[in-house]
Amino acid sequence: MIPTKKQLDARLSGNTKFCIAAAMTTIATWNVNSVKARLSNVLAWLESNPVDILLLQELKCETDAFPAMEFEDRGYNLAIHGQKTYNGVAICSKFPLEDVMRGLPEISSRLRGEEVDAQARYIEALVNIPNGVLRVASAYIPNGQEVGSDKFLYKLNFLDRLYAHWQERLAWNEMAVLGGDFNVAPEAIDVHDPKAWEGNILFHPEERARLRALLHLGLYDAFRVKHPTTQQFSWWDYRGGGYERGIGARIDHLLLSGIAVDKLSDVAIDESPRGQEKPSDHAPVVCTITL
DNA sequence: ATGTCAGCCGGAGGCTGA
Repeated sequence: MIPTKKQLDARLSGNTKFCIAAAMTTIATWNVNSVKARLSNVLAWLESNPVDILLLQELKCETDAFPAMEFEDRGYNLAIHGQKTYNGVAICSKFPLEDVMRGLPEISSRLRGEEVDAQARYIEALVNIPNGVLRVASAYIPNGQEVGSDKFLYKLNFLDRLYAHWQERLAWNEMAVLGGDFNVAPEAIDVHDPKAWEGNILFHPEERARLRALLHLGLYDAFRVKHPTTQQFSWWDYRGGGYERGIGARIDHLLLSGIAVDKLSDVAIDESPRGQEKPSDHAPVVCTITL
């Protein structure tokens, strides 16, 4: 049984107390839909939620245009993979980052480790957290636009590449978190109206099969592990007043390796930023790992 | 299916992607 912080504080003092407190690592994922348009929202959220690691998606800016100073001033080290106008992913970490990898390998060129994809949708790094090492990735899976379109095939191919890559990564038996906007709701409970959504993008059988395949490799959907029967969404369409009408889906996920999920103490989707002025259409998902 | 939003080009509003 993991002792509560109060119990630890009662037992410990001085520097030891600090070390134990620091062994909690909080990780969040958030599709911000333009880091520049959302800067004040994100900084305000970090003010009250000073997470250790923040995985961002949909930066919508080039790497050099990322507002790095605002994050560095708040103690974050940055690994950014941006591009003009579209996509873009980043890892913000209060702990040092190493071995940054930008982009997923193409399946056809895996042996050479070549990166051909022009879309900035994946970044991975090793984080030196207190008392250990954690691999994290920020992924922005393609939306797919319409079933049967080229973009839908690209989405399925991207999920296949993610599978192939994590099949290799999980063989390393690391503590790892693959977070991001997957643009896939895993189960019927994860959409507001499964009958209406069945067969559409975000809830198509082929996408869901690929997400399940990822889980079958040995990744665990942190939210569902801690909240087996809760319906809560992480995204609501701007169109049609989706948030006000409760029409949404849970498509943003923190997938944890077995070693990480064994240390998982808490997971929550924070809806509050979605109800504020000029929000992202996504809400952040946050988890806490205790070492 | 769509009651919205962001960025681009270019200098207004239509287009793309979500």
